[in-house]
Amino acid sequence: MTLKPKKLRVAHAYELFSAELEAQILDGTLRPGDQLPGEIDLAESFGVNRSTIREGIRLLESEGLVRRPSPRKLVVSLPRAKDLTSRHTRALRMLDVSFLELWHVALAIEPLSAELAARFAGPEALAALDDTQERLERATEAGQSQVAIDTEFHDKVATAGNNRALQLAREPIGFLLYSGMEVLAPRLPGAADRQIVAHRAIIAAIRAQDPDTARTWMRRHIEDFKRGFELAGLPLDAPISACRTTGEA
Amino acid sequence: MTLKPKKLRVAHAYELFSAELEAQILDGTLRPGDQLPGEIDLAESFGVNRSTIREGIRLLESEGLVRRPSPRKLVVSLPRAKDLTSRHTRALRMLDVSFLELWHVALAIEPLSAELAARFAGPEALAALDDTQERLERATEAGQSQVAIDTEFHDKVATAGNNRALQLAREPIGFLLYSGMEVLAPRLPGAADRQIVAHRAIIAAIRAQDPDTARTWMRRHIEDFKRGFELAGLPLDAPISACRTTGEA
DNA sequence: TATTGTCTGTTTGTCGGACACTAAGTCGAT
DNA sequence: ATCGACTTAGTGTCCGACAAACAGACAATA
Repeated sequence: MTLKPKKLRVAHAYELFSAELEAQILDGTLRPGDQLPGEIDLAESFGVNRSTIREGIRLLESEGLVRRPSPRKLVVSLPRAKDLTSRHTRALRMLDVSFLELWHVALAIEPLSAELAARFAGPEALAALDDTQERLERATEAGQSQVAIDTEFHDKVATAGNNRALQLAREPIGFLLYSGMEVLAPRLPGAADRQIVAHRAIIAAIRAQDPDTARTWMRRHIEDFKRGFELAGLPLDAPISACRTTGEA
Repeated sequence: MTLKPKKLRVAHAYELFSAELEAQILDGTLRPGDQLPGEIDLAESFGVNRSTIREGIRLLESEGLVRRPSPRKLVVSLPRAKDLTSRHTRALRMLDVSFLELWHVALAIEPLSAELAARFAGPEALAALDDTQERLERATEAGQSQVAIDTEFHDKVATAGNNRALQLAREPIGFLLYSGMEVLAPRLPGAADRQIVAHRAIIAAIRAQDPDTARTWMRRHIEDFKRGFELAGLPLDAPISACRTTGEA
């Protein structure tokens, strides 16, 4: 008979502790907002040393399942979008994902984002978009970098659509893809203006609650981005991180 | 003047350590595969206690930046897709994301996945798809649950497209969405057969390197899924996790 | 009375040291 | 050279300790 190699991991105490706590959070025994006992109490009730508890807490903390609002309080919490997406972004960068890979996904997802925004955006979301747009135009006039504001615009559009699955999925892709503006803008003078026109049209369509127009403009906007990259002679297949010389905050 | 509230976090030693190591990994000073010194050496070279180093290692480990291939070795590594997506999945579930939210994203992304598969799939990917399909049909005949295999099929299609950004973005959505089959199948007897037909057509289009057909079939397949949900009288707006009564492995 | 300063017990972050267990390398025997 | 027992080193866990910071109570001041 063939013996299938089963890699068995020894369960360490700190992993058991964090797994147990995670299970209790997932099945609802512990709810977001609940406060956990102090480390000494935890150590006692789980029958392990405080150091062990601490290592377990580090895991849960890193997964966003618990958080310290103040140094003395340890509460159960929902993972924050930013924690998830920043990890995701880092992974994509480390994997040397290419412009084209990101662009393909963006072309599929950003038009949906605009469409949903046109269907579901409330007044606050619209105001946020206006604000972003105004800052984008001012920054462009002043010759400042638009990358951060551009990224923010697309994030805000996604937020306006009220679809959290979409927001989580697109954030890292948008962040990395639009960071390509950093290298594109100096090489293609017209790009910034085209960007402003597109954003204006998208906001107008969202305000008019016109999903089709919003979707179409967003699609063109994304297609245009690739065209700009090609015109500027930038490589579509190269890792996106290779295009960037400056780090972000 | 208004005083903008700036929340200042005290930097803890274990965070500083993990941040420092992370920075060295990101800027290439440490490369995936590199082996790190032992905890005692690390503690010495960073001028902190071993316990502090351990807590920092827990963070990095949890983020997938370092790994222990054997209990004695600590190596720098690329974050694994599974770590990222499982977190993502858990977050979506905890957020009580609705069927409709997931479905919207799937409708945008799965056709792209099929299209890319038709353009870039190699022979191994096709073989993997065939294998999955065979197991799906056998499981259906035997009356077993198709959920896991259905999810696997869509994953394999995405894998075949060779786009890692796409794979990372869609995995959690697919996992949660297709888990809806669990409740759908018993209520809609024809669903399983329609699924098999669609999967067959998608595989055929991928094999024929016909992106348009692949995309169209996938689109229909996803649209069909929602129709099934409606026919079965299942709520589209309810949290997806509420539909599931059984836990998965 | 409301604000500010002081005090006190508690908890975290960090430290140093300790030990069992085991993976890895060393060395000798066949 | 291959196999085995032996030695070594490193992780996982525990213990005990302490400074710093916090939360809350309390007193002082306007």
